[in-house]
Amino acid sequence: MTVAGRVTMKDLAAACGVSTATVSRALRGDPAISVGTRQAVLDMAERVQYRPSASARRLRTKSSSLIGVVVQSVGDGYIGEVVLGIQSRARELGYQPLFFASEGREDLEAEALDVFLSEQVTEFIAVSPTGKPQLLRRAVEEGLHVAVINGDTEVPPALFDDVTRGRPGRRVTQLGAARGLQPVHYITFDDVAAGRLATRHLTALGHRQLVHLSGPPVRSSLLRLLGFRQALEEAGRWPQPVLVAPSPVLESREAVVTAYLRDAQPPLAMVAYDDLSAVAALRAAHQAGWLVPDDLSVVGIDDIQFAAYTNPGLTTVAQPKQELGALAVDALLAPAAAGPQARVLNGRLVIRESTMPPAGPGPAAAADTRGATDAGDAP
Amino acid sequence: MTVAGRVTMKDLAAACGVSTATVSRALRGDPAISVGTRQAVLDMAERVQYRPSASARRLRTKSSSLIGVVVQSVGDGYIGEVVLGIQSRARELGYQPLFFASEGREDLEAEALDVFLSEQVTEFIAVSPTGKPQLLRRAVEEGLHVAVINGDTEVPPALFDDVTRGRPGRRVTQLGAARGLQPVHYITFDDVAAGRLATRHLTALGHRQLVHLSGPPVRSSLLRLLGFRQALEEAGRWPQPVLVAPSPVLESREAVVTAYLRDAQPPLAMVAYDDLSAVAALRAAHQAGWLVPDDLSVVGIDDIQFAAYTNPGLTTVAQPKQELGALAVDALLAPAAAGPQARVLNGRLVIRESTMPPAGPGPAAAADTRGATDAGDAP
DNA sequence: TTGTACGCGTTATCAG
DNA sequence: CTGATAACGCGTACAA
Repeated sequence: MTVAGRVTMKDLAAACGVSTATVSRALRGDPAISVGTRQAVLDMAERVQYRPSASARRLRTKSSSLIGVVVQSVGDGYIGEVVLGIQSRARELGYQPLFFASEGREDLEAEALDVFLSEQVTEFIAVSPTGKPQLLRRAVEEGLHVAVINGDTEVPPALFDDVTRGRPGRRVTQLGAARGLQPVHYITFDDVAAGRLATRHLTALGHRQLVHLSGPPVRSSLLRLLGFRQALEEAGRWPQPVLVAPSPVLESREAVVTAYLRDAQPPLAMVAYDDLSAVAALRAAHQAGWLVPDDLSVVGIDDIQFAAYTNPGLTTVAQPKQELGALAVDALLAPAAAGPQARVLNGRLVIRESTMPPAGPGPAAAADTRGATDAGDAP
Repeated sequence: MTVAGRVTMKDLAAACGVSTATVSRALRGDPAISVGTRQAVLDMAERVQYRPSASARRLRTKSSSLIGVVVQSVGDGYIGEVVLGIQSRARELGYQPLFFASEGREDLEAEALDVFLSEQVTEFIAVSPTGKPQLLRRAVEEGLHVAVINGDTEVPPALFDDVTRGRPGRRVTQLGAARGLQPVHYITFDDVAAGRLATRHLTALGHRQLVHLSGPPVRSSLLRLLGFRQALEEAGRWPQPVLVAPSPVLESREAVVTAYLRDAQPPLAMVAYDDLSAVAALRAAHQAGWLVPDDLSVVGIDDIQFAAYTNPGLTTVAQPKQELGALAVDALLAPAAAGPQARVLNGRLVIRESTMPPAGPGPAAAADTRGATDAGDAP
């Protein structure tokens, strides 16, 4: 009712003929309020379009119900889905996400933290930060609860050689398990299992000639390669060739596949580091006159939105993107979560049109691999 | 310095041996402060890691420097880019965006508005709201400044017939110009010009057999169709067939193209409603054994991230996505913008691999259409 | 069951 | 140029 400005609690109290304290209590569901009074207050609040002031409440309670979320960039294919998962779960729990796109710039990451601190954010989620432990370190130093979704990190290229040509040492297998900073929650896609799942799909179809198109020298890439190897060892078909592009740009990956196809014979089957790599492979195959899936089966990992639209549609291992986001929120807000969590989520095989048994319709035995399958590791 | 909780202005004042008023002024760059004092305060603020409390400031000043942004969903291809444009420009102007994904649900849209109001948001941007004028209406009723980016709206299918078979009446041409609610800013991609630009590219290449793959019965779809017609009229080649899918799902668009190709003869050229439709066309062509671009040239509109990854790479008219976002922010925050603005932005032709002259390498005359071209309407 | 009064961290007004 | 001081809207001890 104030002349300029919004209707405040005092206005509402006056309109109801009670004190602001009563209004406050009624609104917040305090049991020490008569049913009649509460209903009257609620009705009147509705009538006069009362909106509580978030700033005033935060100033008073010193808790903000805000979740700061830093993403590298939006539209990065799957990040949007993760963000959606965060938003919905946060909403259910009465929290409001505050998003900040860092574009991978460290100065913007620092600024994001400053903003969050000014806003009294207490919960912090970093989606797919590559490397850069400084951000996380500073966040915990400032007393924030932090969760990391699919945090990736650079890894010495030598480890790739260990997996490809030697034996994966403890350094590799440990990468798959424990994570760095102690007081932070890690919500992570199981890259090793995804690599295995993709590969098993191919071997189950009857393929015996396989290739892996590897990614950049980062953790997820190494682990997916490891999964590739493990599945092949199970099938008694290790080693198989591993392609690695000198640069992560699409053209480079395409070129390395093109070069490989020149000297190869169909039928061939490839598991690509991710869906984008798979797309590069699709293009290379097309240029080289190889038919997918007839001559070359391709399976990707991630299930980005566009995987359904490639030509042919891409068989891939889907990340549970929304769930990753939701679980990060849960980890932060769970009541008695008993310390930092490290959740690892399995992927799901999505079969489209880019894979088939080698050399035409295969044996009936392959039929049971059709349809979506969980990435569980049952023996 | 307080035991529990963050360092406050009072702490900082004490540490400097001045009053909080002085600190406040020094921090905000008030000229009525001696240079020495200001520097001392600034240094100390740095030393003790002082962070102003956004809530307290907002409570006091009643202005929030917050921009509420509602998007349908993230990861929708181009929305991420728009959002990025909003974020960067807002940051430059000292504003902080508050994002809310509505998933197209009206209840969530309403909730978004409630949140914004509670947060004392005064600036409001809706990105690609389809229909639903209620949201905008409520927003202006609540006193927000609102800007709409690429607001689309349902349109009677009869208008499509007018353009396709009859003469586009005033109702159609007006759609291209004025917009509904007066007190809101409209930042819009020029769909008509985009349709023209895509079509001209094809006619300039020498194509004489053209088709349009139309979209759902919404404004943008109608206007792109109109652009298609206009360019063809210029070239003296109107009418040409217009394909319309019964449903907006990819399969449906694919089917309608498949059916059309069955009775058609190459060389053919198609402008698709958007990049996703173009992808559907690519798939249909592939299935039908048509070669792109040899038998069929395809151009899309939007330039979603994936347009560069299709097989072959998709020629398309790019929306200036980041600029759309930035201009919406400008419209809201511009000092003396003299009332609501209606900005219309031109697209840019991006030539990739899905278009070529009909029947092999064409005349040299077509060469001057290579490279990116602005969609300006110079005669 | 309800009212009174205080303080959260800032900024703006008014003195000095 | 600087310092007291009040007020922003709300939640909560304390009193009634």
